[in-house]
Amino acid sequence: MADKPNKNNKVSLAEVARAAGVSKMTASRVLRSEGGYSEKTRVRVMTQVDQLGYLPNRLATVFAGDQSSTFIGVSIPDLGNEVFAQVLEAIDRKLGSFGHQTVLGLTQHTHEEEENWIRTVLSWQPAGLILTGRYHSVRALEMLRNAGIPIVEIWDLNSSPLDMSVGINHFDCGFEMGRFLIGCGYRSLGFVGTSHDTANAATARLEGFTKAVEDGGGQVVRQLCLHDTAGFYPGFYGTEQLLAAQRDIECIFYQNDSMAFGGLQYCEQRGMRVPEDIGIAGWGDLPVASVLRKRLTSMHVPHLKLGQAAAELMIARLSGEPVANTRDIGYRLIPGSTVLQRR
Amino acid sequence: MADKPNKNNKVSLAEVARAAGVSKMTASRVLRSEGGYSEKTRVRVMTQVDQLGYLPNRLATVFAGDQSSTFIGVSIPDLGNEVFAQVLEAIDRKLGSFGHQTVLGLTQHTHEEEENWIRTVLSWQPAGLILTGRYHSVRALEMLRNAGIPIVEIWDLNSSPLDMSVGINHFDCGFEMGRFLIGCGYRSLGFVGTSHDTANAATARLEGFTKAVEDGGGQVVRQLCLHDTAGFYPGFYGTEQLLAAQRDIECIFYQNDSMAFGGLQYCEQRGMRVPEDIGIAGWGDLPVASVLRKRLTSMHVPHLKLGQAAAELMIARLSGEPVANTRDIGYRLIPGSTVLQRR
DNA sequence: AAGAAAAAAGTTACCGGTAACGTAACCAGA
DNA sequence: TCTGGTTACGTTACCGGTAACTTTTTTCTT
Repeated sequence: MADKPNKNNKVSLAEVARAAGVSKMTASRVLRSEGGYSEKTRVRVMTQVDQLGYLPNRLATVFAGDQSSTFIGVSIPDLGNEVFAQVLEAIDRKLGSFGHQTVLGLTQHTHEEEENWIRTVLSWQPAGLILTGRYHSVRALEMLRNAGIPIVEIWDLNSSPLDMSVGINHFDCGFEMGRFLIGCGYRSLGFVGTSHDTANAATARLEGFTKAVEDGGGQVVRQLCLHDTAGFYPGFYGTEQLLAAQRDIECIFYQNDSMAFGGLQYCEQRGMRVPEDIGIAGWGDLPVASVLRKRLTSMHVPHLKLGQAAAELMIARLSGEPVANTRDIGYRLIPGSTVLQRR
Repeated sequence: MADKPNKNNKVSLAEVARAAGVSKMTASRVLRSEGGYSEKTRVRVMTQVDQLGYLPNRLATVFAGDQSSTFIGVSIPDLGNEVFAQVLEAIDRKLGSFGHQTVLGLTQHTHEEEENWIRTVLSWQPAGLILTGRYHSVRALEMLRNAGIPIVEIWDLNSSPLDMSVGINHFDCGFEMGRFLIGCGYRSLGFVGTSHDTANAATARLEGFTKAVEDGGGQVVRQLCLHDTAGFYPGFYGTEQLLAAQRDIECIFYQNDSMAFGGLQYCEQRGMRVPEDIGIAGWGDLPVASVLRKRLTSMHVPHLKLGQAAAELMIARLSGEPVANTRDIGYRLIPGSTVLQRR
């Protein structure tokens, strides 16, 4: 009934100080190990801290001083796509080990969601932001520029970033895959993905891929962009749709390995042999590929390294170290055995 | 050079007010649409808000009033396990739609990490917490009880929760699978998982499973708990290890479908027919199962519903609605065709 | 046109910490 | 004994909003 120290019924520094018979300031100094107090005082204060179960209110600290918070806002399109889940995990682990907290934002691949999330998260005075993608709405850009905090754009390498950028060039990456498949002798190719946005890494990959194929005298005869997440089942039914519309496709390039595996399953269940009857190429070198009998033709991208690098860049910038503002984490083609070397 | 309004170079409400020629309080009222101002004033204030790019400082708002923040701390073991990624996604979507922000904590399945994270996140005065699992360290429990905020424990249904609980009874769930496999005629069973913690839902599943098997006159002849994430490849090499140690296993129960798929691949690549030579049962009804030729024997658990329910319970509690403190989201056996009905 | 009620403001104090500065107590050295 | 320096504290003001209260202005009534 009584015993409610303050409105939130939370113990404040003032109460600890009173109980210990010192001033707020002395208690504050003890808690921050700032020095300027006797051992006897330190013990008295810490005893009360334990006894009362005092937990500092970081809101007040940040609010009071001009120090920034330890929040880092991290926006991710969705977690149904295994790639982004991995990246988020790597980011949070690294940030956490440096005493930072991740404030998550799932943007569902829309700039509108991203803008709303940015507005909200900025009002919490984060120390920095990590955003997926290089394209943002006009109002988002304005807020980001005014925020005056470090910003790392990940995934899609941006040579002239808002602040910092970590990722790869998706156009080049798609181009390399296209050239490889042309080199294998394929001329009539298909694509199955889920991006319905022109300003997007997956789209850049498709564009690079298409360029390479056309440069090599081939053609991307059909491309399918589903309104779904880039997972196993969309790969499966996407392949069905693609082949129903266009029977003469020799090889399909997928947005990622999960979709490619779905496609592989579809083909094999319909009695098509891979790679003899149709070639399959994925992207991302995802975990599912590690247990397949055939090595899936894919593109290895170091996702964990990407997340770590983004977090490291953020932390370095926050601690005032000079940092490069872009970092290309690279990729590597995995020739695999789900395509045929026809020549 | 000049033009830096305050230390953070952020526009404050006071500056907006000054620019609009009104008091801070009037500007505050306009921004909260509280009423008590004229249309002319409203326009003047909002014009300055737009012009100066004012973003409110929510830290100050929360700090000032006794209203709580809109942060919800969400702890998740890891994102390598697809199940948890799905749950997190569902939670964040739902919370976001009600204007709340997710502060993420990846505990790596350890109580120590969880405790540290709880301490930190509580210092940010969250409105509530959503924690995975029903077991917490002693000091964590103390902090949680003192926090005075809503807490939802998810995943492992806790009949006497700290506050609220959403999930399923994993022991019963494991038991049902055990009984089913006994009913199929299997007597010599194996288990492959990754949990190295006795206080854990996966362990409870294994215990329920073992109980049912033994009740039915069978035996779990070998169980393997890897120090790894519950993904595809651990399922693959875990199966290899299990079968190397114990050749006479008739059927393997896996911690989840990802691992089961890895095991399925191993068996088929070694020339074993599933289910003729060996039975395979997974858990969770994960996406990978949707593209396989054979329906994987598994247990469907509505993960998205779990996350949504947790978020809904939290929001209902925060808005003062009376809510049930436990919610069983249920599960459903999928007989599948990767086990043999021997009788 | 005077007075009362309603509307539209402004003032003050406060949330929980911390920076900056002030002061008392103690000790050393000349 | 006095000065000067150090150590160990205490005081005050402030961060950016908002609740609660007060004052001014407008509107309406008779």
